[in-house]
Amino acid sequence: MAKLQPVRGTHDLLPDEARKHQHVIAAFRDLAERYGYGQIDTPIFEFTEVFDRSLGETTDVVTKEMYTFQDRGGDSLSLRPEPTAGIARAFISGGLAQHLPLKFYAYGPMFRHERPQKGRLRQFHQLDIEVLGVPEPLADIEVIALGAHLLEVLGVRQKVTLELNTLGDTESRTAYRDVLIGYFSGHEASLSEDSRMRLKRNPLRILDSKDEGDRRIVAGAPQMGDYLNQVSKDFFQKVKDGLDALGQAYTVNDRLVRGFDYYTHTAFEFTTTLLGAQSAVIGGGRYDHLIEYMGGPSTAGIGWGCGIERLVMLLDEPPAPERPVAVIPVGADGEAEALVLTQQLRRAGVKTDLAFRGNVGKRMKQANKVNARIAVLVGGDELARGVVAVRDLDSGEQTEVAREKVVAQLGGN
RNA sequence: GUGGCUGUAGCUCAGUUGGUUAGAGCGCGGGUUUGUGGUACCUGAGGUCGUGGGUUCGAUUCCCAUCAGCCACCCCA
Repeated sequence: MAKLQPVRGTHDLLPDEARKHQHVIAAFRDLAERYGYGQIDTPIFEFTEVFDRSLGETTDVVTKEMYTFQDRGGDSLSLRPEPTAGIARAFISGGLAQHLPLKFYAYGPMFRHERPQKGRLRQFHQLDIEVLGVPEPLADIEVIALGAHLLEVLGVRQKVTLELNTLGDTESRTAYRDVLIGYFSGHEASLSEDSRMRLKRNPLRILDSKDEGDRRIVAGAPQMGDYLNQVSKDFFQKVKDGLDALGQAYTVNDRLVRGFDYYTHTAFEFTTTLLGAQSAVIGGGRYDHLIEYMGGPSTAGIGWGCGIERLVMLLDEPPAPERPVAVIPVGADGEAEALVLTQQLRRAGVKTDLAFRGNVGKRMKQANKVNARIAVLVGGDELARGVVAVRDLDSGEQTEVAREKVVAQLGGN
């Protein structure tokens, strides 16, 4: 530690930035509660196995992006790279299956050892929504609607588009996957190095390759739509119908895929073109086999995650903080009385600032700096007469108010 | 993890074709006004020119490494 600098890819949230984060979180909490979701808060670290099993041992996130360490007892633990695995684990270990259906919301820091870029940090924050035990498409629709609603409330809805796809059920998906492997294997020599790797690990991912050569091959690839069975088609149709009924616009993007086998049916992302390569603001999907895959009872699930930092970057200025009243002592006797008045105002619910030092001029400047709306000058001959000076800092208008009436008068504002 | 661009005061940036004391604006401190702010004027503080090493009589300037940010890939939130 040659220099006192933050660890790469981490960031201090100073008050201005923290305020934006809290603005997002407050909106999220409010909406989630309104939709009937309850907060769940799981630990930021788990046994490494929890993530290995849920995300798959061959995925990038698990193989090279996790912060994994041995604790003093010799257990392998990992900082959570995403929220769903921990919630699924809590569901299983807490025996929550008897309370289905469950609707959860969560938020907090996540950790991935990636190369940082704008909108991509090593410690970042996510909002998360999960619905467990609801195999019906109505849950998909609700969860997407909640995401759209959040974006709308935050005033960024127009900066983002909804992309939608289906991966089908296990049968459809397996069939398609086999066909795809067959097709791409026939073109293996022409595929990019990355995609040859994907062919082994995650063939669906080749579909959204950005490599030009890959794209030519992908253009001739079999379509997911042709391999969906009736159940899968019906499910997707119901999701689309529901979104249509809500007037929720979307684009079907058949390149939008998910990596793991437990994913089924709906996959969606709210994307933007304003954040460079980091286009996904909200990403989610249905994971009907995750809980089972992790060793729990077969339980349907759907949810999404949303990057707070990315959302904040799309945000216009959030509402300014409330402007305080500045109490300004005049003289030594004024200071004692100013302290008392300050606390009285605070107890009455008035945001109040009392500068710690300086003469009247200094503290008036300080009042300006904290953007006070009113200055109350306490002390001197006014105090002897039982009054204080109340000055409107915008208009410069100053009046005298009886000391015992100040709190009532300012409390009304 | 791969390739590339960048790194000078708290912030935004100028500058040094290698050579004595590195500049501006904003911000910050003090003052004009020891009982009245926001404007104006005066004034002050603040930089081992990201860090380490090399070349050189001499490096902030050239070279290498390293750290960090950014861009693309990758991955995704």
